[in-house]
Amino acid sequence: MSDPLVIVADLLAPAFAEVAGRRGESVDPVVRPSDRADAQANGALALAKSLGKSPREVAAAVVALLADSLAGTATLEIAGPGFINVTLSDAFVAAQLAGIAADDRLGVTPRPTEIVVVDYSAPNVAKEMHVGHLRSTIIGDALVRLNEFVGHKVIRENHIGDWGRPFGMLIEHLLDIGEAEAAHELSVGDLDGFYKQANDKFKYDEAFQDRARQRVVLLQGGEPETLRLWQILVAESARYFQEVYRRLEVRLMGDDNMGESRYNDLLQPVVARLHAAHLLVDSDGAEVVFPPGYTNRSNEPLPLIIRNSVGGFNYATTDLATVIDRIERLGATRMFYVVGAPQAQHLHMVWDVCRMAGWVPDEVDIVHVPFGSVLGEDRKMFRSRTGGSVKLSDLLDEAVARAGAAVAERNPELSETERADVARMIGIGAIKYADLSNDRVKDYVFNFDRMLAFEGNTGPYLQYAHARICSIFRRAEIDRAAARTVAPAISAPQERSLALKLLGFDAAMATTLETHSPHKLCTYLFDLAQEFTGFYEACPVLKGNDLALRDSRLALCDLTARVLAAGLSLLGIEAPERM
RNA sequence: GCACCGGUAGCUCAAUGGAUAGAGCAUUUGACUACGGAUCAAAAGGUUCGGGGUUCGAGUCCCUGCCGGUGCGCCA
Repeated sequence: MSDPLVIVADLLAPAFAEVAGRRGESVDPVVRPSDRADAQANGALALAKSLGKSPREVAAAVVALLADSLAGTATLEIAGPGFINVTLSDAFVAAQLAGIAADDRLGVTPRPTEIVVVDYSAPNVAKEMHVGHLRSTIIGDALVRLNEFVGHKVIRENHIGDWGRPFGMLIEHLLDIGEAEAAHELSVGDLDGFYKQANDKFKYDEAFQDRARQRVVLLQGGEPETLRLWQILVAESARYFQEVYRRLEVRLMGDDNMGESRYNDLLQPVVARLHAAHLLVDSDGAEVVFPPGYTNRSNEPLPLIIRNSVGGFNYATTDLATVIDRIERLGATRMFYVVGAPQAQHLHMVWDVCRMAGWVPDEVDIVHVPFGSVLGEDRKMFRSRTGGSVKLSDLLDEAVARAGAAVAERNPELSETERADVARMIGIGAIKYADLSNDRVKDYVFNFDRMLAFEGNTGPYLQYAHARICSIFRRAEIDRAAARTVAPAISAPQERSLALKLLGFDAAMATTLETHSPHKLCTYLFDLAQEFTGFYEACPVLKGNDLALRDSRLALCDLTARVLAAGLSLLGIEAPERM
């Protein structure tokens, strides 16, 4: 609870209740950021009408009640139509700052622990990972880190596409080219080639089609040899995905894989439970549920298909099973589906059916976290020159290569290994930050030059701000931990605004979590970095003779670096100490 | 036809119903024997897609129109 706005709201709330004639209750003082003070309370305007007074009268009454008790903490001033401008005292700001500096969590309020499932990434076996997976993977990973940081138990689930009709043709293609060759292609990441060959044969070769169809039947029937071949496809693909995750530095590990096939045993029970709940309806030979509120093109009720007309399960059935599994086995009270926006209707239908069947307790929150598309310079879906999807690993390669060239030019002193390391952090960080810093639901244009720029709201700029602070301590040979023991004082306006910004970390986290929007944290970190450079220009740290002032400013530097590094880490981005 | 998501400075994007809509990039002007100039200070740049409505107050909420994107029965 270090946020200045929250502090001010707490200070003012009792007086507002008193003036409203509702002593003991809570009346929202409507505290907002202000250009003219540390905060402004707008509550008087809202209250005036019901009290039959002018807003300024109400504001005056509030201020009168608080004048004494806030002496030394904050000054209040009535302005405009009835705003109360609040300015915190330097001593108070410094005291709050000392509080978060001594806190490992940097002032972020811990939440009551919940079990949170984050469903993200979800690549398909034997298919390349492309930019669509990039968004799900990066946003999902940030949500994992953010929720863990505030105290939740987070369960990562990677809903890999490892089951269904395509596996007939994939297994037959595997047999055609031989197990060893297939394993090789998949593990080195030539998934597109493998899938395309299989798909081409399926399109043009009728005999192959027949084999593929029979193979699907064998697979679903659990025939051992077919399962063994299927397992090769899954294992080799998973190995490749894991390599991409390692490079991306996301938290997903092999044991987070919860592919579609893992729910096979739950599909029959899902049908039975829907039947018992009297929700299953026959429609054109298929078993379906009609959740209210959805219509098709002809304005007729739209069903969720549980079982198709030949008795096969559908992806909706699997999705129902995952909800049950997450609630009943994992005990989740919160579930985030980091899945593209086009799936919105499908997901909501699935959840509606779960609620109709009574599987979702009231306290369980299921949230779709949709995201916009990655676009090319032509503002159409991002594609390679040949029109195919762009391999994620190729994008990572290019970002790291470009970052390496930039580092070599700007800081030739770094050793080769150090440069490679820094290039990796900058390149990967730039891609992640470019993705996360845009409003999640909006499309964005993928542009290497912009994301790798060292100016503006970019990953490299934030990393630079952090590295610059680290270099202060390195050059002066001062221990960061020692600097941390000093309580920073406020003597210059730039110190003050930096301090207030640092206190805002908690609020930035809160709004980021509430809206599942990492870009809000990005905006905060960028503002913080700008505040810091402003401070650093105006306030000499090492140059002066005043040792107390130096130590105070070093403490500010240290705290800034900690918040920057922590914030970047929550986004899944590393902060190098030199670059 | 229905539904969902977007539309804010030249460009890329912010803005929990609050005062004069903010940043960055690009442009222009300053600050360099530089605690890392990979920087900072400043200027200029706006009919928040149009039209209604609610409200003391609307970029934000409601209705409506336009433009763009996406999705709508047995694929996942």
